[in-house]
Amino acid sequence: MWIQVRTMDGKRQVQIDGLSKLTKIEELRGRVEELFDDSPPDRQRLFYRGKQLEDGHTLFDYSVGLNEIIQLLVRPAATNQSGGSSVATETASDKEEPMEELEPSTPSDTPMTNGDVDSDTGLSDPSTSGQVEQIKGLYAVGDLVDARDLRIGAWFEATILKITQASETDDVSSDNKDNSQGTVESKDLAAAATTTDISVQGSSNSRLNGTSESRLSEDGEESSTSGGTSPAPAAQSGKGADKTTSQETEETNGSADVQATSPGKDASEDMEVDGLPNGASAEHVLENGHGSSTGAEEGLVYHVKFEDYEDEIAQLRSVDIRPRARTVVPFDDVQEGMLVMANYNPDEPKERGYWYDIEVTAKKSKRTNKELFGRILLGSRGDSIEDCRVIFTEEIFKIEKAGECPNVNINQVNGDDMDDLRRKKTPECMQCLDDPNKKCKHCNCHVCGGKEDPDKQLLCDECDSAFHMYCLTPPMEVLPDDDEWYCPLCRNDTSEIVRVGEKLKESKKKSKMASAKGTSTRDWGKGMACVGRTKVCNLVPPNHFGPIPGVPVGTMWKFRVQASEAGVHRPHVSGIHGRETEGAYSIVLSGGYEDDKDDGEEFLYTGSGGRDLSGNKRTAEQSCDQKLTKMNLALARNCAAALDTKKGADSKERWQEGKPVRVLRNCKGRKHSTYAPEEGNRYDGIYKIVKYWPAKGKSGFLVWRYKLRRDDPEAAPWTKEGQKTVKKLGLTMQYPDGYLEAQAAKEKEKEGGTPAKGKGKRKRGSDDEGTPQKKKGGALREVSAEVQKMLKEDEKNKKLWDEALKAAKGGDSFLPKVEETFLCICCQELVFQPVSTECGHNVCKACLQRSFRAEVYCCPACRHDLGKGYSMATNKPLQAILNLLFPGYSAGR
DNA sequence: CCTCTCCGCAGT
DNA sequence: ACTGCGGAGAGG
Repeated sequence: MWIQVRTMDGKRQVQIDGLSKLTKIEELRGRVEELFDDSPPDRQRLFYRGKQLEDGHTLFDYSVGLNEIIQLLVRPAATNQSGGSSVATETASDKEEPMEELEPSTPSDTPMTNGDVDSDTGLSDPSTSGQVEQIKGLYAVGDLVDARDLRIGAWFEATILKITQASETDDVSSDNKDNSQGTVESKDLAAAATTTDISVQGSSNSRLNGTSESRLSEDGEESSTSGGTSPAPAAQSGKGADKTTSQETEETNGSADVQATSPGKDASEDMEVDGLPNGASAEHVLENGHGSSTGAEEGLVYHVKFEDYEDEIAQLRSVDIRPRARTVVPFDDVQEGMLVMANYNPDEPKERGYWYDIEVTAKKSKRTNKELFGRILLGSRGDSIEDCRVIFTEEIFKIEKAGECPNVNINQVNGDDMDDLRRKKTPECMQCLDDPNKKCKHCNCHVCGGKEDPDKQLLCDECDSAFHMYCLTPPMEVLPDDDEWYCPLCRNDTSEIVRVGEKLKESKKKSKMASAKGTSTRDWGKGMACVGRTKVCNLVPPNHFGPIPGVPVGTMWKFRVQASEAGVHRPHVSGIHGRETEGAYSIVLSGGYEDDKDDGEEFLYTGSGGRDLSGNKRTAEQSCDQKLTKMNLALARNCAAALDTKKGADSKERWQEGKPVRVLRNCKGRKHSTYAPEEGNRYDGIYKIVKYWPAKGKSGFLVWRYKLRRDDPEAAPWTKEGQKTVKKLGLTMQYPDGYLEAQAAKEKEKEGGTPAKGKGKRKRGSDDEGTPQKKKGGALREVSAEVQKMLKEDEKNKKLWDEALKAAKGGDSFLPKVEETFLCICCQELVFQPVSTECGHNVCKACLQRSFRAEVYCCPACRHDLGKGYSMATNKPLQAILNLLFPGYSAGR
């Protein structure tokens, strides 16, 4: 086996050959030391998939596969050799650095982003933007209000943290990051907030399910000292320390690129506030507010904290704030034309949603249910949704007008009363609908379902499930010291290596394997028999009948696994690929059954089974009758004749109507067939099943035989014409990446460094190391006019398509480039039902939904905040293109 | 050179 | 959970 070792900066990459799966990490270090300057093993830090490789383990333990990349970081030589203390610092750095360095975007990677984010807050210089000490407006700091989330237009319960005077040039945005630093009020309130019950309800993301001061304290301090309350996924602006430096970056960076990289949401909201409000709600405030104060009001910026959102502070104008709703309007009192607040869910009108303003247009009252119809008003721009049906008619609220009712201040109420003041909202848990009396393993302890002792419920950092400390086996006595905690379920699957320096967690599957049981001393992993795939064919679904686009007849691969990667014949070992219910897609002729007759255009094939494979064998003598099931049945289904599992069937003159089978010939077939290739495996085209029947094999047991006949417009490789096309397309034996290099290194090793003059096992003397490798056949380099036209329709990805087209012109193949470009960062497959984000990334809708369900509302690729109410529209033009280029790739998703 | 032995991977 | 026309290394 060989792997690639690359320095962290990507400047140097070297292939290391001759490894096996059981190669120990310390052994690898030795090899690395030979190849990289000044890299003694004790200063090497090796990373693979976010894990630091530790001595004592094997490559297999870390699941390092063929030709995969391990990253190398060489620790600088210790400057002070004062024994004990230097050891201590080293271990400390070991603990923290690796994860930081492997963050997709480290602080040092993204100075631009940091600068932009900060400038987006609009308050470029906090000290001059006038903190309002005396309350001149309609609200005071600490007032409980309803505030509009500008992104979705609904009203949420919020608290005013701070009021500032907007300077003339200031834009008000509802950016999450309130960057104006350290005003007295905001600090006090932030502190107050974390100790009252209100904020706890909102902070479901903290480690503990309920009150969480003890464990939160570090984080809490961090965010309050930096004055910012950044959202949980911290990649963008992250740790408190970054914040202080970001000021500098902003200055040096200027604002040249703000437009291009700043989150689009903010831009649009700026506009919204700038272009003075003319919507219904604005009108409402203006008309009812005290004339004198509205003028002053306009200059005020309210910094509010939404109670439902964690750590999110919005800066709003007075039009988007009003006293907390408190008056329920009885359904009978509601009249047409009234403006009230009601609960509505635009996506699922039959479910509970958010609180919107609604202009009532009609009432319907039956004996059992009462309904309200009207227009939902979404905000100051005057957007609205017509003809909405409100079903929560018991909960219609009067819209409170500032100045006409007393404001409730946070300092006047205690925790218990707060609960009464809260409106019902969408249940957090759709399983139990937040019923406190119901046990729910979904939103509460995953073991017992109990909702008690929220402060003893640990949240898993992977799946977000909660676990009572005492429900764990074994019960946990004290809170874990780590920043992260994984529940038993996730720990098994995803983090076999829990922490640097910790023992590997035994994986169940691996521990069952023979090589791990210690009963065998056999080394393995040096060859291609058991390697995993390095790529998966996404061009067509696994159950695709017929040729694979871009793979011409005559294509050759050294190993079966490559044919699998190409999608031509997917199973590693099995000779037939098919499904019992559908038919067979491909077969390999490998000479395993000696009574198979091969005449090229026609051949006989034998089914599988009937062998005793006990003792972990892969082949054996025929020892019992074969049955027409599984792959044998699949192959029979390709035949254009009624299925007969007893006597077989014959398609006769209709043979061409059967389902196509891709046929590969393996060099091992040379024993009995002159049509088999000299080396490796060759794709010979499409065949059909003419007939199939049960027969007595040479062993005396019953086998199923199949007669196949070629039916492919492409010439067979053994014909003159076929050889011409092989030459024309420049089809040569394909080897796995790095294979030839590894072989050459092996030869060298054997001969002790002397140049290879012994003929050894040279096959076709001509092609050797001197000639550079020819470029692969370019069947997919050209992009048809039809496709090009479709590309134009995908406006959101114009830039990406331009790049892909450029690559195609530059000589690279188009399709692989497209595959790479539109790989979903979450599932690592071609994006399915793609959502094209405003930050220019493409993600599967399902993947994004999964992220939102985990309450992570940002772009998985760049962490750009999309907002809780982000509407995930499928990019239909893109979907159409991908469906065309990769027919049926979405099958089974 | 051949034959035997062995076991991970990917497919149903 | 079960299956299988791989491919390398050891032994003859």
